[in-house]
Amino acid sequence: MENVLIRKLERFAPLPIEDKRLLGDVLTSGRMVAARMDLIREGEASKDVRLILDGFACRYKLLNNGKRQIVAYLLPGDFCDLHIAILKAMDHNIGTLSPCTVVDIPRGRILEMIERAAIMRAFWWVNLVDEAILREWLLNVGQRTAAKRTAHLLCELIVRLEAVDLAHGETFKLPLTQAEIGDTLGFTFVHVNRCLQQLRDMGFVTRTGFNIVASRLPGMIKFCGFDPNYLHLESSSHVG
Amino acid sequence: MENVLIRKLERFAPLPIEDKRLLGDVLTSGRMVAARMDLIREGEASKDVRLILDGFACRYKLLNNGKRQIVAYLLPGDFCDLHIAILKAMDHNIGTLSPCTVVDIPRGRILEMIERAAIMRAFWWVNLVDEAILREWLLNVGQRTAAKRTAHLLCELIVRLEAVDLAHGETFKLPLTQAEIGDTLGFTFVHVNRCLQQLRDMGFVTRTGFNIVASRLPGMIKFCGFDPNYLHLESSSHVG
DNA sequence: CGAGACTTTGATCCACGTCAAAAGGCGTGG
DNA sequence: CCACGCCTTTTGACGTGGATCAAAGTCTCG
Repeated sequence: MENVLIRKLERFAPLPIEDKRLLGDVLTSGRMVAARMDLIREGEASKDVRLILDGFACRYKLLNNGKRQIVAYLLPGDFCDLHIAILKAMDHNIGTLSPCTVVDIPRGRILEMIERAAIMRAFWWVNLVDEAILREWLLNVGQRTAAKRTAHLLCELIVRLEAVDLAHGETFKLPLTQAEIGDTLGFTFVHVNRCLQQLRDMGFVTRTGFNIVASRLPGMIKFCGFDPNYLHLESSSHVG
Repeated sequence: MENVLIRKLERFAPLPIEDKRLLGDVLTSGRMVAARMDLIREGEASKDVRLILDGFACRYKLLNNGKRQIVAYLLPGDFCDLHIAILKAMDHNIGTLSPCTVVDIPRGRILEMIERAAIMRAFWWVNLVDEAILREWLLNVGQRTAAKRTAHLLCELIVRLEAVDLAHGETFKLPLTQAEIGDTLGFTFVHVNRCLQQLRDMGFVTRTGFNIVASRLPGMIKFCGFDPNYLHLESSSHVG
């Protein structure tokens, strides 16, 4: 009955046992999706709500000149499109970055779940955290210089990956190409490359393939002014 | 009993009469706040939830070097910090741009209100729309060129101001300095000035003081690729 | 071993920032 | 009603961070 979703929601507040049963039933085994596939496209109004069980996905928006902005990363336990319980059409796309395992939850089950007050509040909390991350990203892209911007993203990912047991100490897997990091930060991949070099020269990170080692994490945190408060992960950061 | 909040929430779905009564009671006359004052600061955990009755406010975040990013505009009917019903501490600041009328709603009243399913869903919807706007802003700042970025912001503001009866046709008041527009778009005020000139030269907007006239709005919309879908204002864009 | 995708490096360009100063508003007080 | 001071806008000259273009190097996987 314990699963990645329940574990996530209970970071906000403990759930009644019947609610946990409901949430437990909903996560079937899921289906495999290859890397770099779209799960949902802008304008669609899917009947199901998708949830990432395993792997790395993202929300992104496109300009008609082909430029792309990644506006969120989705990690295991994250909903792709809970919105459609409320909003009719997607205003952005969702695509996998690494191979993913995805569950499709019928809209009916979602509507059942949000009948229960505790689940509704937990879903709302999920939403508020997503929004807080977006605000920080906007600050990052709008105001921080290149190297700090890159460092800040890495700091956030380390913390979020740790929260889902995908980072151990200073080592973790980040299945992103430099082009994808660029689409996140508003840079070209060439410039991402130079920023990562700079961070390496400062002794903060080394990257071999998709493996990242962030030695001197405290140094990098200080360098870019990272403050994890906006992730609202501490159980102290919510009220019953 | 009709007020700016009810009108806003009913853009999502009609509310039961008792819910409207509840929402009607909550908006007292409000207090005046001068322009450029902070309503709440990052880290605070206020007991009240604030709502803008009249005027123009914003959410913003600061870097320790003093750089500022405005991450949202708050118009009449918008909550400043509904979050604190769920999250303990503010992760950003809220400040007025023009003189504002603000109501303080005790947290208890908010908790009462979210007991009611229809109100809870409406609040959630408000939240989802805020998030959708943030995504579009991130795309704007991350990927659009200067003139288009500026034009896109103006298009959004026209639509949003129209929705609260603060724009009439192509004319409206925008109580923002060019420095504030710069803090929104990630530019210096000097560059905002040049962008506005460019838009004027293209015949899209003229600005005298805080008054803006957007003649040839369709042209500007086409120029910057503005698509209002992300604002989820159409009643067609939600499901019951 | 070869092909395609990703990374790295270098040279050059340009959008936007920085700095500085002039020119308008606009409210206040004389 | 004018004069002063402050804030905002406008303009110009110049500097620079990051984009662009191009080519070489590396990795991966069939």
